Amino acid sequence: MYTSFMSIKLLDLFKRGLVQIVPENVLHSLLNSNEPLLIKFGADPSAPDLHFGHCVVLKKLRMLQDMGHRVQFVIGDFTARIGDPTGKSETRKALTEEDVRANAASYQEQVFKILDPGKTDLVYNSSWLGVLTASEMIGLSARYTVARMLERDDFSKRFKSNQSISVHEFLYPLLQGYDSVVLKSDIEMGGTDQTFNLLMGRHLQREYGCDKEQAIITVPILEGLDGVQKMSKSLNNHIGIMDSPKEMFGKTMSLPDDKIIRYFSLLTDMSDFELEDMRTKMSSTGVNPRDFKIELAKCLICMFYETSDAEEAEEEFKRVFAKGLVPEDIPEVVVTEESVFLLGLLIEQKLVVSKKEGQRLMQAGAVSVDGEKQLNFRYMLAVEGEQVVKVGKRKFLKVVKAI
RNA sequence: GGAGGGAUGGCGGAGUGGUCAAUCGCAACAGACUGUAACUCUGUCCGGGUUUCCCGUACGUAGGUUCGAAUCCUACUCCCUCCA
Repeated sequence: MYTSFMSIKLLDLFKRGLVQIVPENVLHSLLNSNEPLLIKFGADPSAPDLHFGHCVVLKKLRMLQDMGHRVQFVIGDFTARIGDPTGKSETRKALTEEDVRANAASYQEQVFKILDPGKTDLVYNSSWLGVLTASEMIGLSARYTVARMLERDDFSKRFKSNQSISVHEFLYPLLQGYDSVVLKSDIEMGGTDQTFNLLMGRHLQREYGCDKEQAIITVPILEGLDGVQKMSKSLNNHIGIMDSPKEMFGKTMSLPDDKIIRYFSLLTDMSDFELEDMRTKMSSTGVNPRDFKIELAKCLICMFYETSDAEEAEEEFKRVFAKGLVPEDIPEVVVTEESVFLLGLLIEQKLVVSKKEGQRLMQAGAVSVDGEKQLNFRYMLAVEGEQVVKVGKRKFLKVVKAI
């Protein structure tokens, strides 16, 4: 493989933000390997919606592909039956084969928005783990000790705090590591929460006498929109990659200011120089961080949509929130009656969950018709022409009188 | 195998016979402010209703005692600790 100026630049970008590289010199071989390296990346098909938190590592993988390497994308359909105990104390519910297949299909669709399909080998770990015999499994478990297993951060925490750890949970890292033995991976990438599992792959490759041990590269875990906890769907602080441009824009705008640079740094190709410039401007001069956030929002949208979509989202955002106008396309309901019980309509149209909730919102002044707050929850709406009902900050409904 | 402790609303965690739809903190939602930010302040945070009040359901599950149970009893399920 030849080394060009471009690929050196790419390598610089790739290195940005990486947390740990074992061994250090693997970066050198990325540019100087004679044949493509095999980069393993595993995904648990239990949560089929990818978000920008996943993009951090996916972007890095894409860069490696652009340098000429291959990605082994492992769908952990077998290991999903155990559920990675990482950071969790509850057992996950078992997935049916059907779930796994459906999730995996949707995974592929999403993942290939970033990865190059031509340089990706998609594999299912059930194809080799599913046929392991009991004695092979015992052989595998004999390669590691309980004491060392308990070194794993979350195991040790749970152990110390008297939370239960099932024996089968020990199998998760072992099996994930065994994947690397089967796949003969050169490098495995993952978030920092995967460090233990990644090192396990390295350890097992040595144990099984492979002629090489995989390098491991970890990327940071991206904080979610609250700016503190990791981005995750269950914490509802995520921006999904399947979200519409408008949603992406709005969600990005709610990001705390001090995470702007971090997002740029981990999710975009903006140069270090530009990042530094931005940092300076935000801290010293009177540049409003909001403007950088707008730019960030557009960058993120452009990863998955056209520039024009990003611009539209910006327009819409300014329209609705900066100027307090009504969004362009909002749900519409046609009413034939002269007057209608507003709260009932809101429930029917699913803008509120229950009457109680609706009452509370109305009493709190969160519901307005054509800009006029309606505090009485028994309010009967006199239907005429087109009226816009607003619930909270972002729920709208257009009520249209049938002619 | 033996002994003991525990299970409460999205989470943490009070409450140990009536005044408990259940203190408080976090999260969430709404209002004011604003840059849909942060901070701050205020309010809300099971459902239904004839809505300053009434009703239903809810404190692991199923029964029981009682005028009355989250609180007492029995069985069951799950979790934890100690001993072996």
